[in-house]
Amino acid sequence: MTILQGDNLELLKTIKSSSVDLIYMDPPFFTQKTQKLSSKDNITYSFEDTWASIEDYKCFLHNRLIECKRVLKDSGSIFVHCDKTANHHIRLVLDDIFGADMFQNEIIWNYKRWSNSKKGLLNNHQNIYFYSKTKKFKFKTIYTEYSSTTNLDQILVERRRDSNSKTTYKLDDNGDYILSKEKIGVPLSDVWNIPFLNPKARERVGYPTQKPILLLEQIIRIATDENDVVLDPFCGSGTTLVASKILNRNYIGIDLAEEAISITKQRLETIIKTSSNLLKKGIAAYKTKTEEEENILKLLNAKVVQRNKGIDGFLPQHFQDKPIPIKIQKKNEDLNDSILLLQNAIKSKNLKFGIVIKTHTDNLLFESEVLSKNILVISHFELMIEKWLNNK
Amino acid sequence: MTILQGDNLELLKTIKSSSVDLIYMDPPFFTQKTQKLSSKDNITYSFEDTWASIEDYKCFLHNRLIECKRVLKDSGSIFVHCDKTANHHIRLVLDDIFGADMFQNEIIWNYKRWSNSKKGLLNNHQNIYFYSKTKKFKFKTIYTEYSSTTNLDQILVERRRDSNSKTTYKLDDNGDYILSKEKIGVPLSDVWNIPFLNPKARERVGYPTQKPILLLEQIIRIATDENDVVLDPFCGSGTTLVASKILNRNYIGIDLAEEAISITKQRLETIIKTSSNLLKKGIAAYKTKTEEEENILKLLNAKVVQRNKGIDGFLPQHFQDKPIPIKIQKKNEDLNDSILLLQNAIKSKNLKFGIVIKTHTDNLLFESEVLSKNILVISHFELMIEKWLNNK
DNA sequence: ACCGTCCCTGAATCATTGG
DNA sequence: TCCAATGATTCAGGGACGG
Repeated sequence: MTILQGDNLELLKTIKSSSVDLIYMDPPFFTQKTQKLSSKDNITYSFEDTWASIEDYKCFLHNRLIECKRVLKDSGSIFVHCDKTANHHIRLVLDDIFGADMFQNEIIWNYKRWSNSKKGLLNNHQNIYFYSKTKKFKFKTIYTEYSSTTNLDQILVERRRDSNSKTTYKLDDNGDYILSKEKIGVPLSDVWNIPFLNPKARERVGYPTQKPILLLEQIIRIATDENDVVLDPFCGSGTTLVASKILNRNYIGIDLAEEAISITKQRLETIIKTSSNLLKKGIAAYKTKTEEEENILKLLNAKVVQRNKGIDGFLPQHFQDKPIPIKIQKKNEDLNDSILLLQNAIKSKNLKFGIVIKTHTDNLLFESEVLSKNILVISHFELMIEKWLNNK
Repeated sequence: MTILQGDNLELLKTIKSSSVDLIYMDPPFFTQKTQKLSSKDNITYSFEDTWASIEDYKCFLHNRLIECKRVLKDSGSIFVHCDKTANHHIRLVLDDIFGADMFQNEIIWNYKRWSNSKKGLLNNHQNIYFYSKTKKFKFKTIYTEYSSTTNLDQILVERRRDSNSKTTYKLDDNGDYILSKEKIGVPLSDVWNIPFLNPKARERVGYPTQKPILLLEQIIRIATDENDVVLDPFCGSGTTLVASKILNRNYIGIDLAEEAISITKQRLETIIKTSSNLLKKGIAAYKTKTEEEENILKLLNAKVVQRNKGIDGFLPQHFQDKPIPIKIQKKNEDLNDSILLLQNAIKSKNLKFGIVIKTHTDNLLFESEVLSKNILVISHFELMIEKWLNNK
């Protein structure tokens, strides 16, 4: 919502105390080099990351972090991104300001990247330190899939330990197993495998040290709710703000460089995301097709059609020399609407048959009335299961 | 070759200067707790990890690291194992003694482990700091396999940069690609995925904080040649020495605790190294679902179950306090077989209902005979479409 | 009598090996 | 292939203690 240009120390002072839910901070890494990168348009952006001493650098951070703490709500938290060069010094400053007992996690961002053949191991990670302002910080656990080595069916049964801490299965009065409560998945780990931005990806706008949106999305998801306020005092090319916008959070961005501000504003206007295959998984959130619809089409091996009201995809094979269109019932559509939309599309495209996937029941009494011979209505698996279970 | 019991500060002083090639050090992590673990035979080994202050702890390390540096050869290096609790303090001490410019890598040991109910992210990594004594340290690059997303062209075809510094593939006079010399692989990354020593592993000797042999082997491989000298001043249950012995390196181990020394000696006599399926075949070998099956499970929002013949997944919600298993008909299975397998699983797990997804028609005449009230058979979309179209 | 803090115990967790 | 077992870490709850 707000993008400010200038020294973040001064500008942070203008922000109200206890007003921010999440700060993501990606300060210079103390590389002692000038960071630069040229974009496709041959415009070169750069910033200075050279310091008189590490003390100088720590002081620089210290002053800003004090303001950061002030503007955070009591339920707020801060994520500070650094790399191996100075992560230990940065963490000392954080311990100093937020307190060692407010340290929550060291997040390892792990990526694969080809790099020059230096002696030693390839540097394939960066560190993100997660501190909260108080013990009562906001945290939304993300649950992930179980490892494929886990025997989930085993875990389904309740167990207890006897006095020797031996495990036995719990049995009911009939001697049958007692099943455990619903499983929700494994809480997210502190090591995140997120691909480094492919240099060719469209997402890249030509600003040094740009971070992938997925990384920021994940941070925002675990630390905020919708409409919360996200602050990035070194916003650079604005990835944090873009991710905030995508996830419906409010945002404040600050950067010293005029170019940074203008890139950020541009990006926010036309949100671009890389379509790199590696990243696809997590970006379902703002594609035209919802993930659910995509799954249905994938299951049918269908060719996906974007931006068509009547047709979502086509079956892979023609039938009687005509393609067969698929229409998925949308959330706000009655089945009749869906069928009509498909019928219209069939007529205008001069097709023969079509398929509608019914995804929810609506209240119409005479659903079958509009059914026509050239359209097959198939219920989503979930609907069939629901119907069956309701009779049990 | 040598195992010494006593205070490592005193014992380090008895070791000749510039005589050691590699030091692996796994000091207490500053957890401020007593580390203990009771083994199968109810023998409990433990050590104290409580300190008056962080300064105390740093001083303790400082004194020992000074001796460590002295005993290292000029070509030698040190690997210091720690975790998130005090890694920043430890690195400061290391910077202080070895010099910040002798810092080579921060190794992240990443593992999966049983989870818990922590607020925040699961801690699934530990840090190992790699410093060398001089710039001329010994380093043997390990090459790993290319990741599956790597474009093979990049590996096999020679490239060059044209005048605009664009990369193009080199072509011979006939316009064919010139294949490059055999590539040897990707140099080892600084993030290591090595399984955590499982509670059930035979390799476990009942000593707390025991590290997997594999982890030590990797360190020893990159930093030493055969017959070099490896020193572990906090050798605990002796994993470092075992790995050294396996790899034909000479070793010196020191520990304060008498039990540690005796376990170590025992382990060195009969070396037990876990060689599980996971280590042999990799995690991918456990992922046995086809893409089609995964799509079906995803469409149902199901929890995936690997390694079970009768059950492929569970619906996300319980019904009447029982989970509902899903079985997908396999290529070579009749529908009856699938139903029977699921029925057996339902019986043995004391479940109520189940769902079978029929993926192909088989030639059985009386499919319906085995249908039972507690199982819902749903046809795959494709089957329904096929059937419908065949009547057209 | 009441509160907050500290410590101890108990329950819950799941990735993995072993039988 | 299937079934059984295990533990580092976490939180919750209860009891002890001191103010």
